[in-house]
Amino acid sequence: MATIREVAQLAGVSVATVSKYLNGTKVREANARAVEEAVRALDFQPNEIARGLRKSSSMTVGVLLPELDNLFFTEIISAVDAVLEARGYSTLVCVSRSDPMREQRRLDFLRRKRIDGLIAVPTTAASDFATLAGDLPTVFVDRVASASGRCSSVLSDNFAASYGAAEELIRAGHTRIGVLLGPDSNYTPLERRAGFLAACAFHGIAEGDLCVVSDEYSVEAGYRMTRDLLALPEKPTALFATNNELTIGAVKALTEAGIVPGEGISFIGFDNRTLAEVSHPPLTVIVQPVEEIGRCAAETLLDLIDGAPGGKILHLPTETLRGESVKKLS
Amino acid sequence: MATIREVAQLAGVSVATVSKYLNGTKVREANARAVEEAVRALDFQPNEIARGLRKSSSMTVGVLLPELDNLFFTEIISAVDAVLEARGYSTLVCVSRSDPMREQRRLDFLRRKRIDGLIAVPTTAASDFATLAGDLPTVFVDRVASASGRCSSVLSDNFAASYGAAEELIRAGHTRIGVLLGPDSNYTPLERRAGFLAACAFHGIAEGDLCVVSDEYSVEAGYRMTRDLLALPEKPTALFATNNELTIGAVKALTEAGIVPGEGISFIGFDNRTLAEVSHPPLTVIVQPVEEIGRCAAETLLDLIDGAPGGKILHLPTETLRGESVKKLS
DNA sequence: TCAAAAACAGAAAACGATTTCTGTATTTCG
DNA sequence: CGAAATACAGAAATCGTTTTCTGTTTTTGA
Repeated sequence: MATIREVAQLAGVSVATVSKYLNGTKVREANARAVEEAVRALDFQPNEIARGLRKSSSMTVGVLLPELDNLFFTEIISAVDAVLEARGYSTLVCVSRSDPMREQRRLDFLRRKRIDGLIAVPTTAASDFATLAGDLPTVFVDRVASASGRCSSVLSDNFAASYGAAEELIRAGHTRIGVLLGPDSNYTPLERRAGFLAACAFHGIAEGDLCVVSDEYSVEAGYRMTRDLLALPEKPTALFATNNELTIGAVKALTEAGIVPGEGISFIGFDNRTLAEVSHPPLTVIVQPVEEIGRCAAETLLDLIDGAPGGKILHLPTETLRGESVKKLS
Repeated sequence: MATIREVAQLAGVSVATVSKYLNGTKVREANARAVEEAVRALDFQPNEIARGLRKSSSMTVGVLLPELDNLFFTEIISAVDAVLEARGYSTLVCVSRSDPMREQRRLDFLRRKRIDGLIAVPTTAASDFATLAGDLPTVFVDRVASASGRCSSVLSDNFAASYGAAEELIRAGHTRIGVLLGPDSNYTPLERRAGFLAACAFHGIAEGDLCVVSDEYSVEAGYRMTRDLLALPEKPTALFATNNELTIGAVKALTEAGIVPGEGISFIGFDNRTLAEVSHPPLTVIVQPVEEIGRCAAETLLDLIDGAPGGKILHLPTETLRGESVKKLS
């Protein structure tokens, strides 16, 4: 592959001149032409590695997340990448598999690659992670960092989302409601629980009426919890699944039990647009603004890189797709 | 951030010694200890950019694909990344959005980044793409490259998959079968059509009995085609949707029409494990070995990078998840 | 014990760009 | 027209590593 030296030689000028022309500094018209031609003739592509070394900026941002086989994350990456790419950055994706040790190793890897910034969905508690990341501009997605050095957070307004879901069900007359939550060790399940309970409290629903259960975020857990709730002596009349996997698991358990969401029981799901639309009747689901989250995270990171102060926490509103799975209790 | 020079200074040795120790060349015990300590004290992380420049190898492979918000692709990336990471490579992901111009630009970008190899799901015809990629070791996924320079291909055995689906339906007594295909401009739909027709021909089913339709790979197209088929004067007794999106669309159209796959009509879908399991009765679907495809693509690429000859085409077998959506025609 | 062999340390030259700084050509303007 | 100002070219330093090559130290073996 051609180097700038060869281009200079062919064009009959110095490497400095080639570099300047290519980077927009004015050079003599004749030289410009000669360089242009040499570049074309040799199909010269500047070596970004050498460039990065000299400018001590890699024009690369790292994206560190638990897994790639999850649309929630990949749709976010997609939006992140679109924004960054437009600004000339590339995206280095790393997977932690929800393993703190691995996460640490991948983070070190990214630092060796001299990334200019980081977008992370940390497995480690976000504040600890912030210490690990050091002075690297960092945006947390779906997590909140208490530390405020050079980092900000972008996530859905989980509290409001759950609050809304609760009101939706309460308005339809439900009081005995089952809520499927993710692991207490994560940030979002706590918010989602809090929002739901707040709405119930506001509408004077006794906590004893609710069946709030939590487990890991997985289809199996959703399935299990739903079956357990259905086996209760006093079955809930409505169900709220607070995440994509839990929603799938719940729907599976319901269909298996011959209960149609929206007929035998009222149901509100989370995130899975497709399942909501395919179901019959269509499900009511709360969807997170994934694209917006990604875009916002990328823009916040660019600002951080440009020296803006950190500490921001952006809560983006969720959307409620109303299907017909919430029925009035008569 | 600390440099090797500072480490050398602190350890009281030369940079060469530090470099050697860090790269596994034997150094005097005392020096090893001193370097070790200095590295820890300074939290030294070797600058991979400088390293890459000197070794003229970026230890990076590019992954170029149409989109990121599609589990088929991202699950492949996930497997690719797992293999590459274990060998010290990083993965640079680029999105073409199925736009040839954009694809070209992203490819140039990757070359400037001096990637050591490329895994691509090209939008451009694979053979043209091979010319673009030049002598870059390349593995095509889900496409076949006719050119055989430094490139190979990895994909599902689409022909066999369709052949199997056809037999499944024929064995159940179906002859009037609707087949939903993707765009004729892609490679895989052609294979899937061919496999299906071959099985039908073998079992003496007249082509006139079949309703083979094709459109883009999208939920809407699947929905539309299914509705059209259902409106036919002589409705098909079985349906085969040959891709994830088409499967979703078809199921949506069917449920909306009040037809239960496996009762009112027989149905075989593609790829969407989740939908298959959640449905009631569960759907029969053909699933591609995504993880295997990814792993295989990565390993093939590593071989190519190590100098192995290209030109290989790997067809990996699909799996049939038998649900209860195929009923015997009495 | 001493020469030959082996082991290792370190100075310096890469890698391929950018950028500074100096010096020459060109332009400006009184 | 000539001096001052400006524009531009190019040599060389630089970024942070690895690697070669030379030279010194240590070990080996008779």
